Amino acid sequence: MKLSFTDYISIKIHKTDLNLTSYVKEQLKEFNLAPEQNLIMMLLWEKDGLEQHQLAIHLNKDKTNIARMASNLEKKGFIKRAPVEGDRRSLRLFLTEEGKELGNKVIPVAEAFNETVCKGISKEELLELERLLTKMNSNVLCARQ
Amino acid sequence: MKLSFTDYISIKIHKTDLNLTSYVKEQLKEFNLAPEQNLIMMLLWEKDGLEQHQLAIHLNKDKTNIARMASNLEKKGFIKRAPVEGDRRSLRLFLTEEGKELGNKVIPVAEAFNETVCKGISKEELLELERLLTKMNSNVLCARQ
DNA sequence: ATCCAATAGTTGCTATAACAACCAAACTCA
DNA sequence: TGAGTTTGGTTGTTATAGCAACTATTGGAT
Repeated sequence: MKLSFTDYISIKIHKTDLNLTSYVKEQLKEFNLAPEQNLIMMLLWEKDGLEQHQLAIHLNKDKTNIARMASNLEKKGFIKRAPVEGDRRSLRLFLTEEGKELGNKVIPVAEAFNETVCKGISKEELLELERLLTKMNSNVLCARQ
Repeated sequence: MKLSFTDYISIKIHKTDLNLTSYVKEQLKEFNLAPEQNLIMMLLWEKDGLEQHQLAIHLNKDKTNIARMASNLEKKGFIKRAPVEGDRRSLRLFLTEEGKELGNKVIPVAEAFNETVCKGISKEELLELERLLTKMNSNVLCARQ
């Protein structure tokens, strides 16, 4: 077959992801929020009081990452962790007042970012892009059983 | 606007990238090669003797990462670093015999991986995907000036 | 009731990723 | 030619990312 470096679609996806993430990082810097920490906050702004393992599922991430990011967010004062009544293993994440206020400032920035990324791309094209990404994900999932 | 978490295209791209990278990592484990180390090797298998700063440009990565990954690849015995004649600042990366042999084993795995990812996706769809990713990249580039 | 498995979280380790600060070499230009 | 800038690389720090191994708790099965 002899593919060249530039032929691998996964490499293009990877580069795009790095590029977008780097821009997000820049945009969020003034809020003392890292990109992945922001993903946790986005979920909490939608639904407060999620448990760590629920976040791990939503974000497709290892529970160790969630634990450490949650710990960092707690240190920054944006969330509080509280044990779940009825299951002493679980921890629930709650927004602090500061965390709630942060949402009012960050969400508009996130939406503006999404606008920027999608500039000049139609709704149909966006759906097609999502469809292809989903297809690739399921292809890999399949191959791994 | 009120976007939901699942509406952000950047998050979908990010998740896809993580998923693909995680599969690559699994596939490369037996060769003692991490995914990003493999990208450097792929470039060297195409063109031996590249300099570190050239790799940084090809991979859109900070030079610090390249330096550390190159150092790791050297420790593993896959490459040797040699100063460039005529410019004592630069380092050139050369494949060792072991590194060259590794290519014969890894390249087929990489191509099979690409096949898996693109299964059921037509050439036209792939081109469209690339076009949209490129568009998003230039959108962000534009916004950052 | 008790053993066993599954679940939730943490700690330790390795590998990206980028920024800041730094050194040395090379270049520029007045 | 000599000062200031640019370039190539390294080290230190912070933030992901996932695996292995561990503790504690819960649930299940006999």
